[in-house]
Amino acid sequence: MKTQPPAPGRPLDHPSRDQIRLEDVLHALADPLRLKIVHKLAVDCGGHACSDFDLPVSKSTTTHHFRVLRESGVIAQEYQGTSKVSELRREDLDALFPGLLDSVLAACGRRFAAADG
Amino acid sequence: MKTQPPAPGRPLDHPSRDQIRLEDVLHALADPLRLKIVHKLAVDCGGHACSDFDLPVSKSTTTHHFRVLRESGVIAQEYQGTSKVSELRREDLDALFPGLLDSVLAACGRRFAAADG
DNA sequence: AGCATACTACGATGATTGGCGAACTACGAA
DNA sequence: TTCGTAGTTCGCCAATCATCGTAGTATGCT
Repeated sequence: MKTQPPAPGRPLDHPSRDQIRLEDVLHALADPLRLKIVHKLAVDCGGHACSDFDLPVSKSTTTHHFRVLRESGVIAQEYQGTSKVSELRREDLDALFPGLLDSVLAACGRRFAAADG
Repeated sequence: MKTQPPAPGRPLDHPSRDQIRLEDVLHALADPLRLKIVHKLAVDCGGHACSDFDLPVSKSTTTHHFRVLRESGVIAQEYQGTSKVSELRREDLDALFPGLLDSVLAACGRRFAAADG
């Protein structure tokens, strides 16, 4: 029994632009691991599967962090085959909080400078 | 016997500029109450005693939030008589994370627009 | 169909957080 | 010295968080 939904794979709920709250975004960014994910999504732009990231935690923890990022509105995710591709919601974030993402990325760019790819 | 130190009252430890970490700052800002405090310190600049803020929590909780802000490097505090005066560490934050504070303040400025003084 | 890959869901757990009240300290005024 | 104001410290509690492992689902390949 198939329901053939519009997007490939199961649907994922994202907050709409006006549902994104500053505190949630700040909270999502206030974690080294998530900061690392966001940084990679920013510098190495385009979509990335969760498994593209070399995170020092288990798969279930990885899922958790990606969900926090998605539910706060920082990233958008979409299923593509067996993987789930994530990308930064740059436009939305820049529209809502101009300069925020840039300043955070600049700051963590200095920290992650040569640490990862 | 006075030693007339630069700062009156008991000493309070603050992180030095290079000890301030992005995650800590983001975490400190990721709370509505603390955001409100920071916003007031920004728009109504100069120092403010903790009791200057009309916070819907108890004194001990207030102490807690101010400590989080101070220990993360977002504010500086100094005793003046019986009260403790807080102010934003604008210079340090702007130097470390250019644009971060401005973007956060701009965003919460919209939210607190007419809500408080 | 069978199997591998990629991610999810579900507890469980230990740490942190945000909140409180009560008792305490520091300072300034009476 | 006594009192009031301002803030601190200390449990304590409920909620959230980051983490895990195990079991499960969806997809794609053979």
